[in-house]
Amino acid sequence: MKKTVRVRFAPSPTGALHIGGVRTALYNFLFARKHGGKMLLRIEDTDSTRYVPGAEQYITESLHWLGIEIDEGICFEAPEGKGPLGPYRQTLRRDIYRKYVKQLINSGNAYYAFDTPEELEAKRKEIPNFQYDASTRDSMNNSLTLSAEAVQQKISNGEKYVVRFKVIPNEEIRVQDIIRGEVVFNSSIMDDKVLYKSADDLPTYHLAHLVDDHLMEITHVIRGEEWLPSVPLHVMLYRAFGWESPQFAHLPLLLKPEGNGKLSKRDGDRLGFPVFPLEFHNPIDNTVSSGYREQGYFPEAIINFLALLGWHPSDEQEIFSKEELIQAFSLERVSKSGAKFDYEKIRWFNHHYLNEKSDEELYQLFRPILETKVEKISLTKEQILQAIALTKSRCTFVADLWEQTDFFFVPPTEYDAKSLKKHWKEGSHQMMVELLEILQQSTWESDVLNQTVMDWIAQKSYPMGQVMNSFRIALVGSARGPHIWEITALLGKEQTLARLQKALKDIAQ
RNA sequence: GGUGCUAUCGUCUAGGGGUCUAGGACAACGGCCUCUCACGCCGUAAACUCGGGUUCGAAUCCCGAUAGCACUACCA
Repeated sequence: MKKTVRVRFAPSPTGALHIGGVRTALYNFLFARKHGGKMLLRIEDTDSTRYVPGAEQYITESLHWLGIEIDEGICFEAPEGKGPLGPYRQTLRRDIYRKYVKQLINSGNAYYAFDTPEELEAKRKEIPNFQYDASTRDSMNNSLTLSAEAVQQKISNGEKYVVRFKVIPNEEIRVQDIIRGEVVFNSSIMDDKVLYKSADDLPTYHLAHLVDDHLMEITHVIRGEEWLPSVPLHVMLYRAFGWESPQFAHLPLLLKPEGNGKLSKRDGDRLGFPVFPLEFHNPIDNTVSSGYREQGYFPEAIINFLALLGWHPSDEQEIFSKEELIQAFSLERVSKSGAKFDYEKIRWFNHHYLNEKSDEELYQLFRPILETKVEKISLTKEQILQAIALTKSRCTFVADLWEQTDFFFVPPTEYDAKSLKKHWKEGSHQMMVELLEILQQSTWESDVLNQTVMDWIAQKSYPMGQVMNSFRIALVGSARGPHIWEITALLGKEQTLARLQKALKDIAQ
């Protein structure tokens, strides 16, 4: 029988969740759902020096907002974790790690090392490519070179030590990666990695994540490519424990939009787009990082965009709902090469999803923005819905609705010089005087208005562009906006005439 | 330096020996629509890193070079 798929996303609470991390979480989630498996979230907080308060809540809130659902472990709904294989926060699992480290030492796969960080640093300075491994460990200060009594003595004296993995040199380590195929390493390139740190009495990532993955019955490890070089170590550790190794899939990295290298926080600041899902206030360095949510991006847009950054189904579909993504997703179709982060495209997705929303939904999102712009909203909800329907196709963000509809709420106080120069020409004033009279006498149905005005223009042989644009400038303040009779319909007769009269007074003839 | 990974339009990608005069999307540009600005629609331009092999035939398979990236901590 096939084992139930169980995958995990295991971030460190060292700051805001990077967009690359979001994609890793997404792929894990899609894979889990696709195979009817479970998605876990585990907090890897074994680096006490880099811990940032609030980061963990930030992570769970981000995933929750994006719709990446967690079945087991730490999540938005269960901050302390849910599920039978917890705890899901590594600092709560100290005793578990101690037990397994002990097991490794007893089986001869690991050893105590007493070399201080200063001694190691000196060694690295002295010997250019120094590596703590089979070729050097015999000359170091560890339980392999010391007598059992000496080791015991040091430990009971409270001397600081780390536990290192004893790498067997010159072994060929073959790993089958779902995305990359077979990858071969020679064990001699690995150093005797520290498994247990003396500094904070906690295991390192290598030991902790592996013990947890095993205990939490993880079947597939889907993570960033930066972990590929340490896979042989992990394979050797699984062997040392006598455990079956999960399947690996190493995802390509997210690269800077321009130039080279991994996408970093600074790129976002520099190029003006967020690299974090939510705004984050870092209490350690008091910095604020902007977030996609606050900038007006929709979760659907981010998910759709991220899914296609490094993965693609075989057909030419671009727009995917979450359900469609789950349906179509497969690790085999994840590309091998890194992807530059194209922030123009995520804007396009946002525009698309904005236009898929109903006017009512957009109204709910727009209303709070509107309230910050005008003291008293002069339009009814029905009218605002109309204004939204008229202009949403031009918007990428909900906030753009204001720039597109502002003139409905606030009459123009000044008139755009460029528009005036182009359209308010010789005769405009006189034409508007005549138009005002016609409008005053007309009923207010758009087709009637249109017909009446068109007849008048034809009869007088006026240039239509000049008439309509001069009129538009009087109502809007510049040459922009929806169709003119849509504007007059929304403004109403009284307001339209008032604006036209004001323009006749304010604009020089 | 060492080890590993990667290499198709500016960007994300399709392609997996002949159907490739290389497809789609974003961006760019042009046109249409039109009272304006947009949206939309239509179109244009734009790529197989290089060199060797294998083969009747290579973007596709192999080797090498080059380039990019990652890792090389008592960080994850």
